[in-house]
Amino acid sequence: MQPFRILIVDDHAHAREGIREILEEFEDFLIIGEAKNGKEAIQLTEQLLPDIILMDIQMPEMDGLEATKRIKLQFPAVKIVMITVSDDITDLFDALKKGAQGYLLKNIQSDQWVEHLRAFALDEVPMSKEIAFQILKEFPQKKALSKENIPLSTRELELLQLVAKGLSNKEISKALFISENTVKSHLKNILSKLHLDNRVQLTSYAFQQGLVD
Amino acid sequence: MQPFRILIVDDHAHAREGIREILEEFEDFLIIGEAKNGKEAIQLTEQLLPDIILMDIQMPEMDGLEATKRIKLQFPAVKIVMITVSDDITDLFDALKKGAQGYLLKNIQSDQWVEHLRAFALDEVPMSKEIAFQILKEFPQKKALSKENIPLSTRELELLQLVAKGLSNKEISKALFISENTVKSHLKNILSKLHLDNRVQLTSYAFQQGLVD
DNA sequence: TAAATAATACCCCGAAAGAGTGATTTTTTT
DNA sequence: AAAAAAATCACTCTTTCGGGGTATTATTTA
Repeated sequence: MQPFRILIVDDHAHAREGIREILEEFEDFLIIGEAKNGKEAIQLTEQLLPDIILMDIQMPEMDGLEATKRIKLQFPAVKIVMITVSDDITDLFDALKKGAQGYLLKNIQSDQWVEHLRAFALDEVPMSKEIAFQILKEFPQKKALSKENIPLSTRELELLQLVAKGLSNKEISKALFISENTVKSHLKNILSKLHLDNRVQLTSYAFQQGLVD
Repeated sequence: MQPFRILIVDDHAHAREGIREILEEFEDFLIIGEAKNGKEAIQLTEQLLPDIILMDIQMPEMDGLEATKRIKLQFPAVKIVMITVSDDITDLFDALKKGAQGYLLKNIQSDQWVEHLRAFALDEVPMSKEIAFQILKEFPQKKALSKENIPLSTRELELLQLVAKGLSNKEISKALFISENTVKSHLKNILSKLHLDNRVQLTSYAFQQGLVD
């Protein structure tokens, strides 16, 4: 049996990696490409003609909804599953209106996530609003996409404060009396845990989550 | 006549530069050093024994109030003038309590700024709460320290949005269909206008000012 | 019309950031 | 006591940032 050919579309490299890690454990899923915005998604879809596109909604340049609309116009056979951490269900209806077949939340546990995706791929389950609602109901808390929801340690939160103030790694190292290498280590762990790519995204995240000021 | 020997203490390089630019035009002021936090301020005070310290209040590592307290304990003769963009006068009282002789706002025009500083240096004016209030009254709007208050252009605001999302210069250039050099040019102008040092500080600024999300 | 501002672009350069790997020590949990 | 997690540090390598310039072309304002 042929594996399902998957295209991952997400602006966060770590998020893409998280999805890849999970799906690569299963033989019936094959990741054939990654895109980090709507434009790239359209390009790669033309080139690779995937069976399924896992598409993030929030993206720079061209968001997932717009990309979904355009892709479905050109390639109606491609199945598109929106992925998002949002628990705002208005996004869901927008996505379905634009032609997305499915809707998966990043916050559900990875094994269930894959199960749903497979069922969807096999057309066993017409991924409906009802199912999406059910998922929402079962997993109200936000959980990270990967293995488990790894919270930041106190030390990491301490570091985060200084990063968001715009201090350099060297300045942070002096402020906390540790080496610059250690600062870099911590920062790498933080970015990895939160599936972010750089300190600016971390700063935005911190403000949006109310972790600073 | 000997010039007044000045130590500038501010965590923003651009702010320090702004002060330096203004004061260097006058022969009776000599900038003998710059510090970017309270700790450095104490160190440099011990080494250089300035006549006057221009001290920012908000700083990482050790803020201006704490530094003022410690410096006045060790060197009561040093005159300390707090500088701030804050129009919150509670800071003012705190500063005076901690031993600061004066209080200047970054937002007043540079010529008046220098006049006040010189008068203060010559002990002609015992910089009092009343005078500070008067300054506050005359200049209620926030204005930048340098020549004038330069607002961001629409294009610059557009760029700011993408910076705060954590996009790299290259990614921004692709998103806006301009060269990476142009992105860098814009960013340099933005940081210079706002007296900030890097894109993380710009991101924090944007959130605090409600320019994003 | 002349002057100022905005938007575009290029160069050089050193510093900083971030990815990859690996490792040790302390603390906490099981 | 053993295992897991947290905190520390090092070393290399490549890319990105940010400061220093300078310059051209529109557009807007005086």
